[in-house]
Amino acid sequence: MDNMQKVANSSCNDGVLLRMGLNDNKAGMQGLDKEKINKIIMEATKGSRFYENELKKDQQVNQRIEKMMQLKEKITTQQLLKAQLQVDKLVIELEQSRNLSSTIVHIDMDAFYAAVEMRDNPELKEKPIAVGSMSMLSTSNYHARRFGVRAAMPGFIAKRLCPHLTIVPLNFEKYGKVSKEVREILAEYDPNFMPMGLDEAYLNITEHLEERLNWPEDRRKFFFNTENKNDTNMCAKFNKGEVSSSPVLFEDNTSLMDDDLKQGGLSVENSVVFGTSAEEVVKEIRFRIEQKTQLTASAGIAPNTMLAKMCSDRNKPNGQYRISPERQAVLDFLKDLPIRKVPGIGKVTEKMLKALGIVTCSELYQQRALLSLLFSEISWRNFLDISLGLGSTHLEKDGERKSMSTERTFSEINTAEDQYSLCRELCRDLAQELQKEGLKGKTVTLKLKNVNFEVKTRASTVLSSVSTEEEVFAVAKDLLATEIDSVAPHPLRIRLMGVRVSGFLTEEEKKYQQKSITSFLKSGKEISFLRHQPQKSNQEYFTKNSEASHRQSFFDQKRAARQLDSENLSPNETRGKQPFHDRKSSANFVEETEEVTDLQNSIVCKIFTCPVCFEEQSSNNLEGLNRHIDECLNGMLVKDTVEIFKNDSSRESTPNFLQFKNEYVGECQKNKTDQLAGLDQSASVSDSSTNNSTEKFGQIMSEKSSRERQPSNLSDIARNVCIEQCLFPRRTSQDNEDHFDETEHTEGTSSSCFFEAKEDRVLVCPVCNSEQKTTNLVSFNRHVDICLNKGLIQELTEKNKFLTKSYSTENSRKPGLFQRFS
DNA sequence: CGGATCGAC
DNA sequence: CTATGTCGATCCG
Repeated sequence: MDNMQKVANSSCNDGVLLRMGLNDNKAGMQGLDKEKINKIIMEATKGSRFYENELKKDQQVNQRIEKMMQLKEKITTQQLLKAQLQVDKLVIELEQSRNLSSTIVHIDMDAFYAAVEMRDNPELKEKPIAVGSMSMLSTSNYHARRFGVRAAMPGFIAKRLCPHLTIVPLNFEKYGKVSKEVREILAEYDPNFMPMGLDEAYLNITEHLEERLNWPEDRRKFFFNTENKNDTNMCAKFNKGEVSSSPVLFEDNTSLMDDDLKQGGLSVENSVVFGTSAEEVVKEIRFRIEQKTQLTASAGIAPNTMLAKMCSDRNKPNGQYRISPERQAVLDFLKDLPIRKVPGIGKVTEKMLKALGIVTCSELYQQRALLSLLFSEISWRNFLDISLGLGSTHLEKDGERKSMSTERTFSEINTAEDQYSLCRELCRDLAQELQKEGLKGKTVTLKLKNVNFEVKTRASTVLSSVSTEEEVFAVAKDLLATEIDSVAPHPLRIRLMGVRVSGFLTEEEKKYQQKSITSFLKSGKEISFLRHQPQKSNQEYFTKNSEASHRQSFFDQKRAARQLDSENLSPNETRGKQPFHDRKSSANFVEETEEVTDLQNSIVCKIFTCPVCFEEQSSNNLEGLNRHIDECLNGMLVKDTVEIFKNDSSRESTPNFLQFKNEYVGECQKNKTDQLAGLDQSASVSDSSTNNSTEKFGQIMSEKSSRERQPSNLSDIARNVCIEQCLFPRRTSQDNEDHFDETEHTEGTSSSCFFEAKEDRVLVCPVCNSEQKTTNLVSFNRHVDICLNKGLIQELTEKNKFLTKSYSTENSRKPGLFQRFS
């Protein structure tokens, strides 16, 4: 699906509006320019509750950024150097494990829903159309996009942008059918291909490519579909590259496939033969999709899924792109690529990174040390993977489902009565789905969005798994009651309600569950006896509701007004988007709920001795007790951890932490300054905030090196610089002020090219102070790392054996220890 | 564990 | 009038 937010413009401080519209607008064609689009969106938006909420969210993001920047200010040079050391060690490992041997393909149907609708209704061709409703659009065709009409935009705003816009209602049944047709083709190339929604899929064609080499030509030969209404001339024209058989998705009908086919496929009359390369395979796939469905697809070919996905975006629509399986090709592709194009980097992350002066993937790489100090381990490692172009090289089948939910948006509901019956309906729908898959979960989550678009979730975990309507509702109802009470005496004014069940039992969990303290306590028979709980204060609503029970259920009433929701899908794609069914009216509402309430109140109450702190704990239920025990356990851990950190930081501030002796520095720096002179200064568009720090960093470094004579620091920098050069030989902009720009361009592909030592040298280990003879910096770095780890483990052993154990059994790297300074 | 947030389709 | 629905992941308290 095309994604309107992808190109979201966050270059402005008040990006709230810009985010909602526009992007690449081709001049000259009919349509609107950026400015007009934003103006119209602004007018339609300004003052709305929705907009106010957007502003609020934006403020929150800004606060996050502010916090991050404060954290950044506190980072010392030493911390940064240390981080650099750690991160670069990881870089080497990652680089060594780089796997370019797989061929992954990402297939992405062009403007899928819109294309299907155009195919099936010729009147829509040539017109700007969008698929969805007045309140939300799923996608638009390329014609409509010129007016700024995009996916995830409400229809009424789209109409203002493009008054002639035709809005076609969603028809999932149809899309599902087409999707199935496409999947049939894909399965021939990779039986284990991974569909991502209706219009996208990943394939691993590595095996297919091997087999294909031995295929006879006629197995790679495909015929034009002459049955298509586009007449028999079509294939002739197609072969000449004159026309595309696809519906007109875009005016400048650039059917790349035609060109591709002319070059690649050997075409004879009404058939085409495809070659054996990856490109040819993908052309073949796209050709077959188009022949079968009259729809075009774009594709990306690369050594891993992340790259393949980004490739499919490159020549969209109706095009393909390949990154050849070479390290340098990968890095070239990434060099100037905006991070926003990377799957997983969204609006918020983009903005945060931008605050650090990071816009492209190469900048992401350059700032790796800083990022490792500002972000969680998971985040910065992900950033590192991205900037190195690493991703999954195989398609793992998606595991067990983790949750199931259903939610609905409606016009304001503010009476408790309606809210409860709505909640029950949601639970009923959800229970039905749960039972279809035979799932039971322990956690029920209620989601509410009030009329100001503020979203709240409230969850409750119960001891025994739930799956029936009554079981789920029993939990959800209490959560809802609490929320209603919390705003009393005002009514709860909501526009959305949702119910989710999670915490399913998997095989893994069952084992784990047995050992867990929860089940330990649960299994102890002697500790539980029943106790009755006072009724919730919202009970009156249930009795009141019985009067209304002769009426139709809430959604039965609303249903007529909302015909649009009546689509459904094949079970495979549905996942909760079930059609509405006729419901029994909730005649037995009261009895049901009371029954369940009783069930809920079978709760234990006793005094326990906490096995951790040995204090007596009186608790209404086991959950409370368990929570206490958990907190106790956590408390101990936290205390210990804090001590370790204290210790670590004291060691960290040891003077002369990094005392490397080597002349390598001089070389690198000289080259750097040389090159800096030749740099195009105009290219260095700079965020003042970011370069402040790098500038400062540079100052500190030069101060240190001149005053304290610590060439070691420089050597470190030099080393890092060398890595950068290797990865991104020609940096384009940013950070020129740091005076440590790239020097030479190294061609090699193996990671050993990072530090090509020219002669033996003796370096002093900054940890153990011993002299280390070394031929290259890699082995020296390894020594330093081992030293660091040794030291840490020793300290830990003294401090806390428990921690040390888990610590040393992990892999030898502990990046986490360095990144956080409490 | 619970709640909020992000990101993808 | 009129700003989705569903799911997984992550972070923080």
